[in-house]
Amino acid sequence: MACFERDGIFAACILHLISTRKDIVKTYQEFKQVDYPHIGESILQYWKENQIFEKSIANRDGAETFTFFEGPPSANGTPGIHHVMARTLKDIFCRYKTLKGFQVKRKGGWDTHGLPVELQVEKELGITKEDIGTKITVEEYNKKCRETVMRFKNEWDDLTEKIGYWVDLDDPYITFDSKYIETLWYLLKKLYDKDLLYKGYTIQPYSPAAGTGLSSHELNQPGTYKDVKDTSITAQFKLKGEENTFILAWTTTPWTLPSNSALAIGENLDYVKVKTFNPYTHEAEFVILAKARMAAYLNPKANDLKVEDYKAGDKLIPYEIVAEFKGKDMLGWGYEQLFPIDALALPNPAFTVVSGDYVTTEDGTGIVHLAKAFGADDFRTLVQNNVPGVFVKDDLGNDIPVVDKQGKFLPVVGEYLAAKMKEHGITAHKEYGASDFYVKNYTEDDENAPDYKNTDVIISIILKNENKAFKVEKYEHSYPHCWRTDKPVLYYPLESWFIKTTAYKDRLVELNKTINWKPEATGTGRFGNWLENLVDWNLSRSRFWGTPLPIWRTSDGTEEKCIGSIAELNAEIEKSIAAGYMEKSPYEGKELDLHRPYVDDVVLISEKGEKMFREPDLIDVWFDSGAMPYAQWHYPFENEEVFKANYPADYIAEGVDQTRGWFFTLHAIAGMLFDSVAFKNVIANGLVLDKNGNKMSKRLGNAVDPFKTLKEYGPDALRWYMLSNANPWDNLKFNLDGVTEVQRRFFGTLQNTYNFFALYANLDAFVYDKSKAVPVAQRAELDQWIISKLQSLIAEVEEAMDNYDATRATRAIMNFTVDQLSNWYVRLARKRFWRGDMNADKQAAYETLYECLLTLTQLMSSFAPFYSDWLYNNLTETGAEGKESVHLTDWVAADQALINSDLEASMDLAQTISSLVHSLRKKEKLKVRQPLQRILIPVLSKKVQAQIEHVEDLIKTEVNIKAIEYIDDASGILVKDVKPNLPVLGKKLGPKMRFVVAAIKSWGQDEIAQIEREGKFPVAVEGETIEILLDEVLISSQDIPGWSVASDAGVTVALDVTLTDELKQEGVARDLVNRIQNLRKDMGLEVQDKIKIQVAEGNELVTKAVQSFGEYIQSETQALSLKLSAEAEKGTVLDMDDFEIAVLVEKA
RNA sequence: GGGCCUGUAGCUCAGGUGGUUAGAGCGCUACACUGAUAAUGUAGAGGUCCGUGGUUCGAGUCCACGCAGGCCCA
Repeated sequence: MACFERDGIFAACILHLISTRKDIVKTYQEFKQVDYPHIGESILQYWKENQIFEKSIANRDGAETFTFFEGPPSANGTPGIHHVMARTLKDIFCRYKTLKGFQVKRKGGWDTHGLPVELQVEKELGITKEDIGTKITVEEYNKKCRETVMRFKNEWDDLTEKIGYWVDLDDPYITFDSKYIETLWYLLKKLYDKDLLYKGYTIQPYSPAAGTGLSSHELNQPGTYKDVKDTSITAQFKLKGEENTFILAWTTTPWTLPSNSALAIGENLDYVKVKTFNPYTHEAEFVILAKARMAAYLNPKANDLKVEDYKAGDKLIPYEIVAEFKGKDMLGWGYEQLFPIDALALPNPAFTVVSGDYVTTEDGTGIVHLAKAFGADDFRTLVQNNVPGVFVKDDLGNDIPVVDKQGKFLPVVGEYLAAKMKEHGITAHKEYGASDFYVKNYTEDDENAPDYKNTDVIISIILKNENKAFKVEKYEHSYPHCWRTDKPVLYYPLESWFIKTTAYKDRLVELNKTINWKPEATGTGRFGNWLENLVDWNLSRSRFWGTPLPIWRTSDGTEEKCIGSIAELNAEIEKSIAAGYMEKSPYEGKELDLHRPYVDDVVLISEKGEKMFREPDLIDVWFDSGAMPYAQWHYPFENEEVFKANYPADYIAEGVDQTRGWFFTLHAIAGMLFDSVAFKNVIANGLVLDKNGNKMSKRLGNAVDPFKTLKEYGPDALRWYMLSNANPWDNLKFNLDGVTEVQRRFFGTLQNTYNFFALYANLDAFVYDKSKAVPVAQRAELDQWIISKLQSLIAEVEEAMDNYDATRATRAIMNFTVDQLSNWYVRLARKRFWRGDMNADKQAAYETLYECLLTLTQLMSSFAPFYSDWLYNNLTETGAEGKESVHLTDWVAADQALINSDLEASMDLAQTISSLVHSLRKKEKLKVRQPLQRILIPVLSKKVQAQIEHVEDLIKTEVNIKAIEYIDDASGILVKDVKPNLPVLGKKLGPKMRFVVAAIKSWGQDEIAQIEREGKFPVAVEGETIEILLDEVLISSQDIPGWSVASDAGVTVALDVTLTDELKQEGVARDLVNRIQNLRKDMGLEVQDKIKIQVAEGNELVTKAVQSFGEYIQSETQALSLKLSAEAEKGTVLDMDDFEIAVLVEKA
């Protein structure tokens, strides 16, 4: 069978191998090249066939649960590469916790409601919102939405599987499901019963011409914003308690001035009080405005003029600053109502100065006029400061603004304005009555009339006459218009349903402090600040496809009922039918569907016997997803036990853009209704950008296709790259070169290491058997060292993963594999594998390498689930202990007893020393093949010497030297160097540091000897003597006079470069071995093939080398014979760098 | 405009509590090794630690103010 060939690509055979593993020849499979994507596919198939995922959960029945919540994606678009990031991050901790013994149930889910789907459907059907209910029925429309929203479910499932994200895709929760909605209604009713669901106002864009509110999406239609010229007024608000002193505030909507109830300043902005004159009335006065805005209101040319010299009518108006202060000094100042209409009078703290974080000095006066009814900022600021707004009562006693829904002032203002027109003799194109003052929605007839004056202009004239306007001018700005009527939009209070989150603000803040956020700043900063500035959650959406608000109301709004379950709905319907308000249930003979339009057909009967109609709103889709902990189990109607065992979540992860979305709604619902957090640990991952740091977009064509990437690189390298490159909460500049690098550097190295193991293990017929393994304590130092390193690695990975730090874990694994295992352990241990017959040392080497590899498969299995399982299967198929999958194994904790830090320190020294000798050899142009007699190492303590002696053999082999000699103080040739130990000295000396440092640096050998002898050394600083103690300086060996030395990390090495004849001969012998090995390879010989060698006579050096080192040459080259002979001239002429020699090699 | 994040070598990133000459990998250059060989080792070049002030004997690290990029919210 092709699988058993040495060379070739084998991934294709894996499936077969695994399925027949019990019957195959006992051997470790060898692979020259690895097809990572194919490994992904075949292992995926293996998991499916053997139900590994299901087993990983079933195996943990009865174990402690680890709960994960899936934030539901929407399947109306295709998944992108950033979803690979998000889903990988979700997956790894669930896999890790499974290994650690937890049962981790993971239910998939789909977010199905909301605007994106609706817009997509509108686009596809070529309709607008207005057409729904006319050109197309709501029923048909919602049917289309339902189809569209799951359109790409298959692509999503496909990606989820291919990247190895283990989640239950067969039984997901779906937010449009009636059962799901029933739980939402249950939760809403709970809120309602706790008085946390109320109807209030929110300031929204409103088209008076169309009589309808506009969504932000409608406002973002092209052409909505137009440049228009409006009358702008800088009004004078008279400060209470001070004569002739006015706060200046600028507005482009003068019609909102009668509704003014506060002024906003920027706390850190600079303000001035200026003595000057009103340009219209010429009255002397003081005005207050931002210092940075003076030039816009006070002509700098008048700077030199004296205030006293001003005469009414002068063109240049002089001014003089009389006081300066910060915005925060103005907080709480009171002023008189601009339009003193009795019906609009307000109690304190109305008409005061408050703080607004949006106030700038870019335009206006640096002071912003606030009208609660007509601006979202205004509304929010006034609510936060408890300042009442200007409203009047309607017939039912509700507060309504002074502008009606046609965009016209109510008579209460109209009368006042009409009277003022008469008083000031203002004439216009027509006589204005109390009900004639439109504020935006002017009729065309009026606008085209000569001498037309609109309300803004009339207000301006009145204010000018009454010394209440400092500046009036036409101002061109961009203003939104209704896309349907082309008329300007008003910001206007519209009714909405709210969840009173503010009532639970303190508790939500408290609970948040118990959540482990990664990164922390997202929890304390972004999320924490958001909670601190919480406003009530606006739940209403005026759309069609979504969860209906389960509230029915009488027409006059005096009675209402909130429905909390399907059973309750049906019971109420029965009552209504009995009362004759409905003929029959809309659900009679039909499948239950709680969506519109069916639910709208339900008319209920109130306590008093009135008809009640459903409030037409849908709820915010974020409520849908925030309720998933309960609704995914149809709690409390079903699965109460499952819910309780899986709440709250131990872990969730989503993009940082979800902070105010899912993270918040989960937190709010849990805190308000269950007095609990919804999740204990959370990772908020960053964005995936293109390699240049730009946002990926399909339109720009820089989006990376996840399927294509998976096909090319396989899932493991992709996952590994995303986790190890940077912390997941930083933005990732996604670069395929990075994936290649991970594949080559980490997976390639690991694969090479495995191949090395497999090659020799098969030759030696080695099979790992734990019960017969050589005890670690009896293995070679090198083995003990790598086992020690391995235990440290396990501990580090465990600690990192327990702390939700995948980047640290992956990097640690990578460094161990590449630097320690491959580049040091295997390199130094190689000869043990290829020499001689099986013995205890050789077996220990195999066992050590095997144990490292096997442990690695488990450590990396969370991150690279496919490759690790593949490798695990390759390693374990010959042994009895292998489980079906690495994902079904139990975590093997680090064995502290095997950690040997002394040995690790020794090995660090060996690595440093070897590196130094290499560098010296290079400097002296002495290649490693040339043996050298000795190196000298100065040692400052017996301990260091002992540590090096421990690894002497390794060093000698690695750098090809015969001996290591140590030089200590007694040798008398050591030159030492001294440096101040800055962290220690700094604490003791403070400012005197620099004198002492200078003194220490000037020390010679005598001073160093003295402090070593006496443990202290006096230094004179500014007449004072300071004792420097031995542990306040760092002493190192610096040099050995007359030798070629190199130093690093406190270690110094000197190389003896003397070449004796014997060394030269040995060098030649090794050169010969090298050349003959190359010949063997050229001849295409297998490793185990034997040869016969003949070497030409005549070169004295070669002759001596063959005589002295013949045995060595023979054993290295698998030669049965080696002789000097003239025959050799028929063979190959070898280039020995300095000379040439002919050699004849034949297969034996 | 506000909140939060990021800025260190050509690229991707490390750099507890301030402390000696700021590191790694990749890439580049040169050399070496050669029974892991499409592997490996060594060395070299490469830095205004975003900027400006400040605190300190000493700042990549702490503080302030900026600049650039990003996310969310207005």
